[in-house]
Amino acid sequence: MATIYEVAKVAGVTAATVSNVVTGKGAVSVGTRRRVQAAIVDLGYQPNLLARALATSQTYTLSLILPNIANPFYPEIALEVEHTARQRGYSLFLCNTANDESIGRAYLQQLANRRVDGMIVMPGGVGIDDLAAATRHGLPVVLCNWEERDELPALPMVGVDFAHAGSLAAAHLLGLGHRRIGVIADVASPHTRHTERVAGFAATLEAAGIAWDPDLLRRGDSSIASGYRAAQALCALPEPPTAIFGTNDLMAVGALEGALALGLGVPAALSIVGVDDIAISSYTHPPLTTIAIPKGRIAAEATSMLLDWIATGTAPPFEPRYLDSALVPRRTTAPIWELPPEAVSALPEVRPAEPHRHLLDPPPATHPAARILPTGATC
Amino acid sequence: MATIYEVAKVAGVTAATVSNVVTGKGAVSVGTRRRVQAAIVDLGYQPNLLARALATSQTYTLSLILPNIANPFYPEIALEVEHTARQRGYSLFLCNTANDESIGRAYLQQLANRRVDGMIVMPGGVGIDDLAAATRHGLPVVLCNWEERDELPALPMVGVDFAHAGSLAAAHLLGLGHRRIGVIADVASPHTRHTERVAGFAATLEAAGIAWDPDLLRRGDSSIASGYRAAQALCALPEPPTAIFGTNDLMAVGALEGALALGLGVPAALSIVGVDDIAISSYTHPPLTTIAIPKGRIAAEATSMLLDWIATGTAPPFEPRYLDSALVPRRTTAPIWELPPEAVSALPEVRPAEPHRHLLDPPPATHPAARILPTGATC
DNA sequence: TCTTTGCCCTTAACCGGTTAAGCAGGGGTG
DNA sequence: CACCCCTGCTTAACCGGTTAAGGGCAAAGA
Repeated sequence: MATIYEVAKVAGVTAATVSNVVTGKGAVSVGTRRRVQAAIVDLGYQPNLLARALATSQTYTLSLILPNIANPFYPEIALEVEHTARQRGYSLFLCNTANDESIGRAYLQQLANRRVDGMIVMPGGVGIDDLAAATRHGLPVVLCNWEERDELPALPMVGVDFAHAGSLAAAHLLGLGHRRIGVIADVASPHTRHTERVAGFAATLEAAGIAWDPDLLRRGDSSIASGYRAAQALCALPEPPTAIFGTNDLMAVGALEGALALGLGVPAALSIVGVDDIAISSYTHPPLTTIAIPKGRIAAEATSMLLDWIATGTAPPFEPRYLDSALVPRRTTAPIWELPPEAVSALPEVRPAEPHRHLLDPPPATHPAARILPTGATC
Repeated sequence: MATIYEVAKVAGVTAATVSNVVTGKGAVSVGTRRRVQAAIVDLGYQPNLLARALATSQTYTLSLILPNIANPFYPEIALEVEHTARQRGYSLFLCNTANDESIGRAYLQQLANRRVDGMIVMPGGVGIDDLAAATRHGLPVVLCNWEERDELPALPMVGVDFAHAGSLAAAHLLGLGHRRIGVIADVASPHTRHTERVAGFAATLEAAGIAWDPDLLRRGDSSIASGYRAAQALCALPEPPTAIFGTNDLMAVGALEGALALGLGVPAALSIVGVDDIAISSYTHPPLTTIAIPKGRIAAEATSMLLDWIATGTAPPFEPRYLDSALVPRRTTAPIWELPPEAVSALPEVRPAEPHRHLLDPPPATHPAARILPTGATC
């Protein structure tokens, strides 16, 4: 590997001049420039980026911290972060915390010591205090998809209004006439709590006059297996729900499998809604109705924001930047009047939920229709 | 950020002594060591890894080059590479080539300039010549899952014997009595050609006395959409196949969707086998029979091999290291005698394929049984 | 002809570590 | 008492770049 000094010697100049040619900064005469460039080509010189980074304290390096790249939600994020970073000349460290805060802490430390120019941090495995410590010296950090904004240090955030996402799920199920709805939520992990999704969901239910039964909330850990178990527990209840809201697609897919394993038809006997719209969800049977999170756009936006921060040196506004989530109606949800009548008869009446009508999936007309049943529909 | 010089001043020694304390190398008296350690704690000193790397020419940095992290085959690989690397103190650059050789070339160059200690390179987006150039100066590189060994530079390789994987698929379908088998293979991309899978598949067929009809080979690009189209084309043939071998799961899933969209029952009217065993495959309907690639073990093995190479300075043997692939029988394959008789009557006889019996999925008894049909079985 | 100006290049310090070599001084040995 | 060795620290060079300041020289102006 040729160094800048060897190039300088061959070109008959000093290293400083070569540096000026390479970086295009100082004034260099055309003749000298040509000789230097010839020497660079001859020797196959490539600047040592470590040395340059040490001198300039710019590494052109970013890091993406996430809990689990094998969780199908994240690869799409990683793809877009890498793509945006690469286009602007940055390389990307992939940091997988495995939901372990000690790993997250070690990474935060290590990345600071490696002098990354900035970080994208997703919840799960990164402690709030560690984040605050890492960020204290002004290192640019953009959060991505964090749900609990209250306790966070003042940092920019790009994501989705998860309360709204939960609300969309509730409105969809309400529109189909469901009133007794189970929820499988990841409220176990300390920093991936799906609290807003549940809150938005419950608020929409309550706005429709449905007193939400906390007994219908089951805890999951974002995995298929936990959704499977939770769904079977819900279905074994004396008064089982007619629909289940899983706060992510993996748990919703697990719920689907769990219900099918019990011999329950989906959506004939049970409707299921997830959140995320990961790839698997299109290929389950039936395909999963879900609230789509614009993963790629979130990632691109967060990365651009981070790179702009680095380039300009001025932090972006700290108000969260929300991109839209949207209902993707597929085939795991169906109107309640297609349920067997005996499953429906005991349900309370739904009050028309005016404030939430705009959330409804087309056609909105299904919502009023929900009050007309039961007409003794078949499955 | 405190430097080693500030620590030295506080402790009343020189930077060299601090370095000795931190790295644990030179001889330092207990008293001095204690004072230095106290100063380190006081100042919150952390070594600048760029400076250390520049001085030692060891970056403790690896890179993983792959075509597309959003393809569900890769995240599991990335997870394990990251995990193995992290456990041994290495950070990981994620490099996504998007199957674009110019991007691959730029990454190879950039990573060399960043002085990564080693690379794991997966096929797709990395040109053979570029790889040879990057590797000429002795940079440790371990290949992962490359299929065309012939043209490769002399480098260690960890993966699967894809010819054997193709053979497993063929043996499974033969054992179920299939004789007219379509193949959807990615032979389009310059460096992800699934040539060995097809070769192993065809060889096993021919060993069973089945002259393989090249008209039954359709080209895909490893995507679901291409599998969908190819399957529909195959099923529209005057003499459609009774089974399809997709050389990866995404195309097999696409084939499944394509067949179902045509109203063909799977496996009632068409059996389908894939390769990879990605997560989606368990959740299709019916779940996909496939040849499982031990992705995690391959990744861990490749990374360990790379790290050992780096640590010892001696390259591992260049013979490919193969881990076992295995048939995962699920529900997209069924015996041919369950097909409608008219679909079966025109098929040629299968010669018992002794040399391949060991490849068969249990029970091996199904293979001889294939000659007993047709018995007029129902679907 | 002398001074000024401006261009182009060099000098030298710096980024923050590592490391081989050198040296001071105490203790042991002959 | 002289010599040697060993321990423990310092010195100084080095890794490979960047960059502010300085200086030589030719052209322009007085």
